Amino acid sequence: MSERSNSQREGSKVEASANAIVFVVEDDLSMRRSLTNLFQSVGLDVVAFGSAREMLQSTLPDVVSCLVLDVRLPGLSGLEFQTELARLNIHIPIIFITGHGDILMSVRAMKGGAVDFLTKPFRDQELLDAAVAATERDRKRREDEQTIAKLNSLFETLSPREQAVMKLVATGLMNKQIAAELGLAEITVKIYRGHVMKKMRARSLADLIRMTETLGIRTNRPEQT
Amino acid sequence: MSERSNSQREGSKVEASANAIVFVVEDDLSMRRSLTNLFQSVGLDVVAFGSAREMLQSTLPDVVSCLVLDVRLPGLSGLEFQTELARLNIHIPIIFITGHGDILMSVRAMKGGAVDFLTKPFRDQELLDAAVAATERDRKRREDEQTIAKLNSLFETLSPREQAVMKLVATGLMNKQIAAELGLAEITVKIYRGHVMKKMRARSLADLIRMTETLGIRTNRPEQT
DNA sequence: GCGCATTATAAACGTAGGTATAGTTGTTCT
DNA sequence: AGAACAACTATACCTACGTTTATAATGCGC
Repeated sequence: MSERSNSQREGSKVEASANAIVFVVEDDLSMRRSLTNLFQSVGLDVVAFGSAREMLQSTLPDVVSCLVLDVRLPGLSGLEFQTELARLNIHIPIIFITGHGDILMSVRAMKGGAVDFLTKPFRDQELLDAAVAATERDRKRREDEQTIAKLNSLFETLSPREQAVMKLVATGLMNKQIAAELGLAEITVKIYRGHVMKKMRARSLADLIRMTETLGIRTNRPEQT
Repeated sequence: MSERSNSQREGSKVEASANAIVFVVEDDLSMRRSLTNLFQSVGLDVVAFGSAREMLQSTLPDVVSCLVLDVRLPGLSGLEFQTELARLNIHIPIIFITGHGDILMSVRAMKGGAVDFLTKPFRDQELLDAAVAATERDRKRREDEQTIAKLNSLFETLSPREQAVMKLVATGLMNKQIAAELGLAEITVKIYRGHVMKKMRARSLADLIRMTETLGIRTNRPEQT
C-alpha cells in the first residue's frame, strides 16, 4: 500500500511554500520513503504511489503540484505515464528519476515537456531545486488557466447575440457595420454592446480587446498587412 | 579549412525547402563530409565548420537555418557554444550529435532549448527529421520576430508625444484623461491620436490595441481584477 | 536665415458611441 | 396564466471621437 495523505501537518507552522503537493511514483519502497522524507523535511506535502495506475485511480487534488516519477516502473513505464497524462490533459510538471536510464529516454522525456531528468544517485538538493522549479511552473500555468477560465465564464453569461456582437467589435468593425453584418438596427448593436461591456466587466474598449485576445477569439480579419 | 559555401546550386531547380541553411559544426573531417552530403542530397544548403570559433568568426547569413552541432569539439564544447550563442542572442535551433554523450549532457542541452540530441550511430532519417523540425521552428521564430520588428519600426516613426499618447490610448483612457495626464488640451490629444492611427497603419482601435500587445507596451493598468 | 519637424492650440463641424426610457414579440419555466 | 428572459426596435439626448483649417512657438540642420 502506498503511504498517501501523509501530509506533514503537525502544527499550523508550515513553510511559506505550503500546500504545494509533490506526487511521488516510485516502486521501490525504501526509495519512496526516503523521497517522502526529503520533501517533508522542507515543508512540502507529499503523496506517494507505487505505480502509475495507483496514481491514476486516485482523485488528484486541484492544487499546485509536481510529479517525481521513476522511469522504470511495474505496469506503465514512466515515459508511457507521461504520454498518458498528456492525453488526459493533466499538465502536472514531471521530474524523472532513474537508476538505469539512457540518453534516448532522457531526450524523449525532455521533449515531452519534463522539467528535469535525474540519474541515481543524485544530491538531495538537485531534486529539491527541480521540485521548486516544477511547482513554480505549475503555479504559473494554473494562474494563466484561471485567468482564461474566469474570462470564459464571463463570456458564457453573454447571450448568443451579445457574443456575436462582441466578436465583431473585437475585429474593429463600427456599430453600423456590425448591424449590417448581423441584420440588426444600429441601436440594437449599441444596446448589446453596452451589455457586453457590463457583463464582461470591461472598463474600456482596450480592456475588451485584450480579453478577446486572451480568449483567443478570432474572426476573419484581413487586417495588419 | 572548412568546406563552406558549398551550397548545392548547380541549377535553379532547387527543392521546395530551398534556401534553408544547415550549419554543421563537427571536428571530424569524414563525419563533416558525410553530414554535408546527407543534407545536400535532400536539397538543403550546408555550411560546415570544424570548430565553434570558426562559425562565430564567419558572417552568418540572415536566413532560415538550423545548427547540427557535435558535443565534443576542440576549443569551445558544443554545450558551451550553445550558451555562447544564447548570450549573443543568436537563436538558431540546435541539434546535438555525439558519440560519447551522457544523460546529464543531453538534459542540459534540451533544457537549453535544443531541438534534439542524437547519439552516434543514428539513422540518416532521424537527423533529417530533426533538421526539418528545427528549420520549421526557426522559420516560425523569424516570422514572429519580423512582425514585431515591423511594428517597432512603425512605432519609431512616432514623435515622443505621439508615442506617449499611443501608450495611454492603449491603457483605455479617454482623450480628456490623456490630456490631463500629459498636461495637454484635449484637441491636441485628438490630433496626435489621429497621427498615431495613420503612422501605425491601424484600421481601427482594436487593431491598435493588438499592436500594443504585440509590442509588449504596458503601463500601470490596475484593470482586470 | 531658411526650411522643416515637432509641439501645441483653437474654432467648427460631422460622425460614432453610449444610455435612458419605452415598447413589441416570442420562448420557456413554473 | 403569468413571470422571466431574450431579442429586437424607436426616440431622444449626451458624450466622445475625428478631421479640417488655421495659427504659432521652438529647435535643429545646412
